[in-house]
Amino acid sequence: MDQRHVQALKQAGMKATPKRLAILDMLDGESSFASPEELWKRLRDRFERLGLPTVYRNLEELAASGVITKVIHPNRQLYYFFCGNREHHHHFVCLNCRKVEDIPSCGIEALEREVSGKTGGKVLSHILQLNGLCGGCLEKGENK
Amino acid sequence: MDQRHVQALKQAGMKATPKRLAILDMLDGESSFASPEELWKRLRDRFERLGLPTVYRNLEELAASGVITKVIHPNRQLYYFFCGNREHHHHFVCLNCRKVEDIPSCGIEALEREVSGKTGGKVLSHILQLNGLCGGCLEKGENK
DNA sequence: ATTCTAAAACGAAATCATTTCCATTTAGGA
DNA sequence: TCCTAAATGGAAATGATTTCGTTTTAGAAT
Repeated sequence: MDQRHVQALKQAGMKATPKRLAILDMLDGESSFASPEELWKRLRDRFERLGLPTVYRNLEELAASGVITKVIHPNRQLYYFFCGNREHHHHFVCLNCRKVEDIPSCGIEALEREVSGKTGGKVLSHILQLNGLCGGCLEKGENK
Repeated sequence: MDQRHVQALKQAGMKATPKRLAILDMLDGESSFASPEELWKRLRDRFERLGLPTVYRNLEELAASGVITKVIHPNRQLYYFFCGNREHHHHFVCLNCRKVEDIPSCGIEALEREVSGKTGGKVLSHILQLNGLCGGCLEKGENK
């Protein structure tokens, strides 16, 4: 039982249930970037009973309280991952192994200036995600 | 019948059917940014019979051949819009009136350098969308 | 103008990710 | 140990999107 995760849940005002911790462990470990169904399939063996709605619910709650991060993939499915970085940043996702790297700067300030100069508008939110192949997968030639 | 649109369809190797043209007209006019269902509802009156699957199919085909552009909204629904700009660029979408502005630069080159320097990885694609309020809506105080 | 054929459209039904509902179980403070 | 709000199960609902087999149509060829 990873105390860091218990701690994170406490801070978020959520009970540290075994299933929640298992989900966090999964996201903080091997399955760093996964869809609700993928996580469910991988966790089913560990629990006699584990409903898919529970996984959805927990992922959504964890994302809402900022413990994990949610992204919308181009295929329109939801994916979640654990990310301890509390600063504003974005992510580079390896299309092969799904490893996620933080991208601290996003140059959004320049774009905001461009928008306000061009249309007088105001940027309230933005979506930025980089997809590609990480160094490891490039070396191995794994271009799945 | 807008000849520009007929032309665009021809170039894409698609037949210029009345329904397709109506969809394009809609996207190039009043409903510049709309979901499949919204377009369907607005076009139903003009045609005795118009199936929702037809709207979906056409939007997908038009997007595939680059005549229109598809984006995933934060609410996870699909939206499409007409965009004549053939250069690489991104979009600023007004959350109130849904007007779409092109953002020619996206600063992706700097981020690509960052990724390759940090992890040795390679960026293959990226998603960037700015959401906010356009100048007009800001003035009118329409912060729906 | 008529014929012909591949492309387009129909609409009902299927699909499939996600959510809801409500009865049951459980974490963790009292 | 008890208690209560929070968490979970599982079946069923939801709702966007797609599939299927059939019918219609655009537009090239005659």
